This record gives sequence, C-alpha cells and structure tokens, in this order.
Amino acid sequence: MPELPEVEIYRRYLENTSLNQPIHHIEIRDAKILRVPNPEVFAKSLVRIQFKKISRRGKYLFIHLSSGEILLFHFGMTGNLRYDSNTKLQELDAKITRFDRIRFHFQSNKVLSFISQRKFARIELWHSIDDFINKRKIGPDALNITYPQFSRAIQSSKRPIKAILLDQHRIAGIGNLYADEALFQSKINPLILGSQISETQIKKLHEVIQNILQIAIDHNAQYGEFPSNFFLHARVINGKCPICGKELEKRIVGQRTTIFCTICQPLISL
DNA sequence: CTCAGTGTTCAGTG
DNA sequence: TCACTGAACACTGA
Repeated sequence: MPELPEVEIYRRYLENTSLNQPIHHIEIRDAKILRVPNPEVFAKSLVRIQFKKISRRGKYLFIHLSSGEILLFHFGMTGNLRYDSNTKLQELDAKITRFDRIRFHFQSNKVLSFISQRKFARIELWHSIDDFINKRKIGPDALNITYPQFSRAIQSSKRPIKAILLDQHRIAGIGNLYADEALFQSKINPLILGSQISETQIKKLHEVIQNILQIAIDHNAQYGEFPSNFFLHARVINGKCPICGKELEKRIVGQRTTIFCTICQPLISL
C-alpha cells in the first residue's frame, strides 16, 4: 500500500516501537530484499547497533543508526512492518509468514519484521541521507515542496501531468492512487502536458496534494476511513464519476492505469 | 488460465 | 548528458 501517507504511518510506528534497542541479530529469510554487497557481513555489522531516529522523504524511510549510517527501507508495492513484543519465543514464531523477509531481533527479545508479499521492497545501507538523495536524485517531499519548487517541477516537463506526479525525481511521495486523487480533486486532465498547465491549475494542484496527503495521514492511511468526497472510493470500484455521474475513463498514462472523468477533468487548460 | 496491480530500476533511444 | 520509454522483477486475487 505504500505511498507517502502509508510510509509516514510506518515511520511513526517505528518511532513508537523500535528506537534505542540494541540489535541482537538479524534474521535473513530472503537475501534478495537486502541490496547490500554481502548480506552476511551486513547482518554482522548491525549487531549491538540501535535505531536512533526515523525520518522520511517521499516513500523512502530512513533509519538513523547509532553507528552513524542510514538504513533505508523502501516498501515497493506491498511492503509492511510488524513489531512483535511477545516474550515467548513460540508466540513470536507463530506470527511469522513466508512474506516476513527480514527480521530484526533486538536484545530486548522484541522483533521487527520487514514484510513484503511481492519482492519489490528493499533494504539498503547508506553513509548519509544526502548521499542517497544526491545519488538517486530524489525530488522534494510532496508534503514539504514549496509552491515555486512545485511549479518548476511541473512546468519544466513536456510529459503528461500524471507521469510527472509519479516521477520521484521531480516530486517524491505520490503514487498511482494519490496521483489520480489529486488530479480529480483539482479537475485536471491526467493527459495535459506539464508545460501546458496554467498557473492557476498548478496552484490548485499544489494545494490539493498537500490537503489530500495530510488528510490521509490523519486517517492513518486507512482508505476506508477517508472522507466520502475522496475519488478513491469511486476509483476502486471502477464506477461512475461522483460529481457528474458519467462513466469513468480508464487509460494507461505514465505506464500506469489512470482513471478520470472526461467531463469534470476536461482536456482544455483553464 | 490470464492479467492487472498502492513501485522502482536498468538498458536503450533520441 | 539529459529526458524519456518499456521491460523486468514476483506473487496474489479477480
């Protein structure tokens, strides 16, 4: 599920469960998740290390280690976390599924599992956040991006707006669902090119994105609890436009399924 | 049985 | 170098 709001919820979860506990050992159940030169060496190097702080940029979660290094979590399409505080080993084992890919065993006997159904999720180790941001060229966080930054990110591209919103190099944190949500609430057609969007629309889009993401976080990223005016409710059932009632349009834009209303999100620039 | 899906990376093109 | 595109990755559920 992980777009920005989910990852922010994961960040808070780690902050509330996993700080300041020395690691006892790391259980590697699927080495593919670990994008490090040598998983065994990686695991050994983390023994006795603690998580000191958890931060986030877009969909990337950073664990600040007591060693000074940064453990990077990216959840892909299906990543999740589960912190087990049971003291009995049997009860801990009972909770393991085959999707528990990496497990961090703390000296306190608590266990943090990094879970992922599909193996698109990954864990990396970096010297610093700046090092990671610079090498991967990750754009500003969608919740923090200023209007001038946002405007430039949109107008400087000739790709469809939908593709721009999904491009983490330009703006970090928006995924397929929230991109459709933001475009619907802003009444912007997903196919309009970035360079062709009016200043008024960009302004509106910027506001709408901040608003949607904040509301999503406030509802713990639980889609079922989002306000009824959220497009997502109509989108999942592939139904009719919640505003005008017309059959929603479905197309591939920016390589992803895109659902929108051709009436409420006209192709002309306002 | 087939295919789409809350995402990224990498190779290749212009 | 840069902007962009399409394939690949892996597994479930409709």
